[in-house]
Formats: sequence, C-alpha cells, structure tokens
Amino acid sequence: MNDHPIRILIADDHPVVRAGLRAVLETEPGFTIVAEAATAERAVELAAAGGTDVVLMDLQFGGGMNGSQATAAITARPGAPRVLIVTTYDTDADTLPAIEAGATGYLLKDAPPEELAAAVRTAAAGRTTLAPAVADRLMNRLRAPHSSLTRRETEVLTLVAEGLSNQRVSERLHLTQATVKSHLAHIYAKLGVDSRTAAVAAALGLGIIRR
Amino acid sequence: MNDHPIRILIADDHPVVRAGLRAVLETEPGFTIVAEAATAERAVELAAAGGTDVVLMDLQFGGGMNGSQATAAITARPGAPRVLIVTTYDTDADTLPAIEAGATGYLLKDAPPEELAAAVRTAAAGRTTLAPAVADRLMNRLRAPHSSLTRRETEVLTLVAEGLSNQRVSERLHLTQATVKSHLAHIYAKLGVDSRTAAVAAALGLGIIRR
DNA sequence: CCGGGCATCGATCAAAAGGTGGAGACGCCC
DNA sequence: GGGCGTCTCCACCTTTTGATCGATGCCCGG
Repeated sequence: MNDHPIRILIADDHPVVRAGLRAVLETEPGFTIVAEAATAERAVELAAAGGTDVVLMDLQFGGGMNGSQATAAITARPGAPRVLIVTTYDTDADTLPAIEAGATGYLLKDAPPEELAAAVRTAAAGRTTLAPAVADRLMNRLRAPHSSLTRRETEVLTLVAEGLSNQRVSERLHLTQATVKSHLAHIYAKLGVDSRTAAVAAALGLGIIRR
Repeated sequence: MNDHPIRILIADDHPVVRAGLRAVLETEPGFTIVAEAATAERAVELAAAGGTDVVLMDLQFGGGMNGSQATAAITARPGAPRVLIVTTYDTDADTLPAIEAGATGYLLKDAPPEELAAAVRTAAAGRTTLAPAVADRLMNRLRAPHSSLTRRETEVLTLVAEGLSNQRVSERLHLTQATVKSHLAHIYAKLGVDSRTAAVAAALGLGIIRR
C-alpha cells in the first residue's frame, strides 16, 4: 500500500488557490500532484481516467456543476479516488450534500499546511478528517430533531424570503392563499417560530435557504 | 521610479492563499515578496515599517481587525504603500468600506494570474484596477439614490431580521410600538418596499445588514 | 436663531398575516 | 386495503402589521 506516493488531483476554479495547494503539498514527502482541474466537470473526467488517489475538491465553481455534484459523480464509480473537500466557508447547506455525496473529509481553507497534509494521508487511507467547526455543527445537527422542509414548503419559504406577500406567493406558484398559509403554518411548526420573518431568519441560519 | 522591483506584502489569514499568491507573483519579473502577514494587525505593523510598495489585502481575517480597517490604518500614514484588495466574494458591504478606507484596487481571487500581476503594477503606479463585477455594482450604486439608513433604523431592522415582532423590538430597544412602526415606515420608504420581510431581503441584498 | 434631520410618541383604520379546525385527493409502502 | 405523508383548499376569528394623519423635543449647521 505504500509502494507509491499519494497521487493528488486539485479541483478549484481559483488559480491562486490551486497554486497555493500545490505549493503547500509539493513540499511534503510522499505526495505527487498529478493534475489540476478548473471546473467540476473536468475534475470528474480526470478522476474517472484513474491514476489518482485523493481529489482535493472545492465546493463552489464559477458555473455549471458544483463540488458536491462532482463528488457524487466521482465516488459513484468502483475504484474511485477519495474526495477531500477543501472550501472556504462551511454552512449546513454546503456540508450536508457533500457528505451525502460521499466525501471522505471536509477541511476549511484556513487549515494550517500540516493539517492539510495529514488530512490527505488520512483520506488516502480511507478514513475521515473533519474540520473542528464542521464536526461541531454535525454533532448539533444529530442532536436536534431533524426539521427538514418538504420541497413545496421550501419553495414557499424561498419566495417569502424574497419579501413576497402570501398573495404574491400564491400567484407565483399557482395556488390559493389558503394553501400558502397552510404551508407556512407547517413551516412555522417545524422551525419553531411564529412569523414569516422569523422563519426566514431561522432558515437562513440553518442553511435551508440561501442568501 | 523603475529602479527597484515592486515590493509586495501579502496579508491573508489562509496559508494556502498566501502560498498561492506568492507562487503566482514570484514567477513575474519585477516583483519581490518582502513579507507575509496572517493577521490584519500584523499587516498594519509591517506596512508602517516601510519598504513596501503594494499590500495585497484580504478582507476577512479570522478575528480582530478586518481588512477594511487595516486598509484605513495603512493608508492614513504619509508615504503609505498602495493597498490592493484581493478577496473571494464581493458584496456592497465589503466593497464600499474598503474603497472608503483608501484601497487602490479591488480584485477577486478567481482572477487569472496575468490580471493579478497587471493589477499590482497598476496599483504600484497609484492607479486603480477594479474587478469587472465590482465595477458593475459600483456604477449601479451611483445611479441609484443612495438610501442609507440612520443608526436607529439599522438597529430596528437588524432586530426585525432576527424575526422579532414590533412588540419584541420595542421591548429590546426600550421604545413604544408606535416608535418602532415609525422607524419601519421610514425604512420601507427608503428601501422601496412595503413589508418587513421584503425590507430584510432588500437590506441583506444591499449589505446594509448581515447574515 | 431658524430650518431640517433625527428620534420619540399618539390615534385611527384597513389590510395582511397567523391560529384553529377541518377536508379531499394523491402516491407510497407494508 | 389501510395508514401515512404530502399537497391542496375552505371558513372563521384574532392578532399583527402597515398607512396616514398627526405631535414634541433635540441637536447641528448655515
């Protein structure tokens, strides 16, 4: 298992970040950067071609496929490399899809170089490294009753978060106001709040909706 | 003016980003990286010590002083170096304070290496480089009537954004509901909306309030 | 010293939102 | 087939919010 260096693929749309990861990892013994990808699609291609042990994957790409989707595509194949998420910010909305997609680890870009190198070795061995902040939130998530909204409820809440009235929401979704109010009542119960603005605040905090 | 290479200070709390900027810029002729700073405070110290032409400044640091404050501190001194903001995301809330603080340019980290190098040269000459996305938003900002809220209005809106009712806001600020409603009416007029949730959405979009 | 912006409060009235307690239709799974 | 969750809708009522008039005191700059 230790007869070759760990072969690494760097996937990030920022040239500066790619150069930085390369600079940090190339000084470590036992690592080889075999390729870089500036898009998620390209990362999936390169990973599928083989010859890679660990993929360092950003979550945000300029457009097209995002990092979680790429991770799912990569890990779906037999003999796939491990995927280590290396991103700047962590919210529930980012972390959960990535982990569900089969990421082996989740690091933040402010990690010191030693931690990054250690995480790559851990990932190559198939074990998990989580940034402390991410681990904390995941634990809280498991403790809290899982309050996931249905697809329709999320649609309604997203429009409400844009400042639309019940009337406008009902028009946009081709519903009656009664239905919108019904959805909102369920949303309030699930989120433990009692007004639309509080629901938006809670959902933003939980990463259920964006912006 | 061209008798020495451009002396650069890199200020960013991410080791990876520092390494990346260094890797990108060191390959360019006429550039010398004279120092790195992992905190905004350290950047101010190093810049004050002299011997620097251009500071590459991130806006977000882990804690303490942020990049805009550091920029203000650096540019306040006579003979100060130019400050070029190099950050990941751009919102009004980030851009405006940095520019008011005296930044010479504003780039995003997804800029290609050539653009970064060109911006450093431009900054060293005292002229401005703006990322296209930033330039766009600044133009829109100038066209739109500048709707800045008063301190009190911002306080009220911040609490409203946390989901509090008028009653709760009035308690928290030791006011009557009448006063809160009066502030809200002014806020709606300034933001061009007609409900609290829409005001929160608009204020988040404009960077007037956070999270 | 006067005007204007700011912050504070009051009273009404109309509209919107929220609370309660339903109900029917659909799909899914055991 | 029966239960469960989701999505849809209705009626009635209370509370909250917003709109529109006000008013007062304070401070600051021309």
